[in-house]
Amino acid sequence: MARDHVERIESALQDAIFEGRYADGERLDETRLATQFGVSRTPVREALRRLSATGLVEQHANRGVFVRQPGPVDLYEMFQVMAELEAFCARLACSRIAPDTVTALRHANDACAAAADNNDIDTYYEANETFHRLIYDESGNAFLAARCRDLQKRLRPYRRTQLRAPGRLTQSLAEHAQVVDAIAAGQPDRAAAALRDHVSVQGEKFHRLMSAWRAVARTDSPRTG
Amino acid sequence: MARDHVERIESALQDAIFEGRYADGERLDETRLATQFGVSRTPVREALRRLSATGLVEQHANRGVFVRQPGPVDLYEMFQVMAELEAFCARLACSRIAPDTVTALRHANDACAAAADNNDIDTYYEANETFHRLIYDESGNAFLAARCRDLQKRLRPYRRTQLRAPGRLTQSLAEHAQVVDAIAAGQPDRAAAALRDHVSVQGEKFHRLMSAWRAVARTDSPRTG
DNA sequence: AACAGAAAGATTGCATACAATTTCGTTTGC
DNA sequence: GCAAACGAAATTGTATGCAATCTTTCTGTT
Repeated sequence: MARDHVERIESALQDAIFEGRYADGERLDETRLATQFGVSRTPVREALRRLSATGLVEQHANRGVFVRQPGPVDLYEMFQVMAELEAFCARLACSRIAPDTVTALRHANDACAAAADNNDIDTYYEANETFHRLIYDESGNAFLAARCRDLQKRLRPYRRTQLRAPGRLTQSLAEHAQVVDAIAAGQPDRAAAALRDHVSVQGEKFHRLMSAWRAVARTDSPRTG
Repeated sequence: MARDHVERIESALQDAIFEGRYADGERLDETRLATQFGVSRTPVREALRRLSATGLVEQHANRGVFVRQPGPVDLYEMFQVMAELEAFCARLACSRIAPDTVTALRHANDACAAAADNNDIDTYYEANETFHRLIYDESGNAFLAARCRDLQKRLRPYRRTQLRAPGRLTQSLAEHAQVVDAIAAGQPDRAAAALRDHVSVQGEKFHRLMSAWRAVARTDSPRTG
């Protein structure tokens, strides 16, 4: 029992929600979670308060907390904002361009390429996150970078499924290269546009995919609506 | 005991921090706050957990919570992001343009003008927030609008001092008109640029102002550093 | 038989009590 | 005289108990 109970519970619940182990609208029973984590209700409650502050769960007075899973529209909106924020990062990175930055970006993308060659989705996924975070940090705006990290984390599971689409890895890789080239050339407009498209495409493809899923689900079981 | 204690305490502490009633790095004593609010430590702790989730306070294990007041750099970064998000709102609003929207925007700006004529800063301030929120909502992206509201709330006290600068009200008003005209004309680039500049100017002016303050404070009392 | 009301069960919200950890002061040894 | 270690006071973290509120069910009346 080394680390803080609240922190551990919050992290566990957050992961569980992100991984879809709780359905939308499902109630999180304090007592059940307490016994489940082997602690009392107090740390569970504090963890739930934190989650409700970030919008992952909703808290109705004297009713309990309910998980709030984003629907297709929510995700589309989040990807749209993510695209714009990342584009801004790229733009800012251009005005701070340094040789080290460019080589670091190229190395990060090389790591992506290596994973793509092996068709290793998990490794590509890690390298991809590193690549994007590098751009966040190179924006020079810590607040912006933090917001990007938050959104990146929140969209993580949805982006992950995206990568399994055939040919997506190589296409993603090429888009990365476009971004790096634009930053290296010090062209903020081009860099921003390249990164915006790169992220937007994921959002739109995912949106289509999810709409299709829902259509199928609706056909299978009419009670889904 | 009408409303939720936690909610009330969180709101009160948030306002207190926003209004600068707590210095940066100041420790928030749970026991003291509990007696101060006339409750036990439990709801105070839950409120503090929520605040720590949003980054207003930092929580060190077994050490307590400490308020995190943004410095000049933090504020500059936040205004920069705010400008970009609002610009995106304006851009999106252009693609959803409706007659009702434009008239609503004009009315909101007319309210600003009325307040400016009377040199009534408080009223202008309210009308100004309404105007901006209208654009957030007209983006059609609820997630984006929510993020804008959050930032608007967080930057509220700093923006407020800004409005006292001589001639700022009329200038702000003119900038609003530029934004409305661009949206009415359906020109996303112009609308985005106009709103971005409108917000950026505030950030930069505030940054200069605050740097000056710090310089003065440094001269007055050398221990400030 | 159906609906309204009340009581019982369950669950959240808050208070208090206890345990663990940290911090500060004092003392002791070098 | 200084430093290190021990101890006490203070503070955070967790557990438990109780009150308030909501939900469900049962009963009585229409």
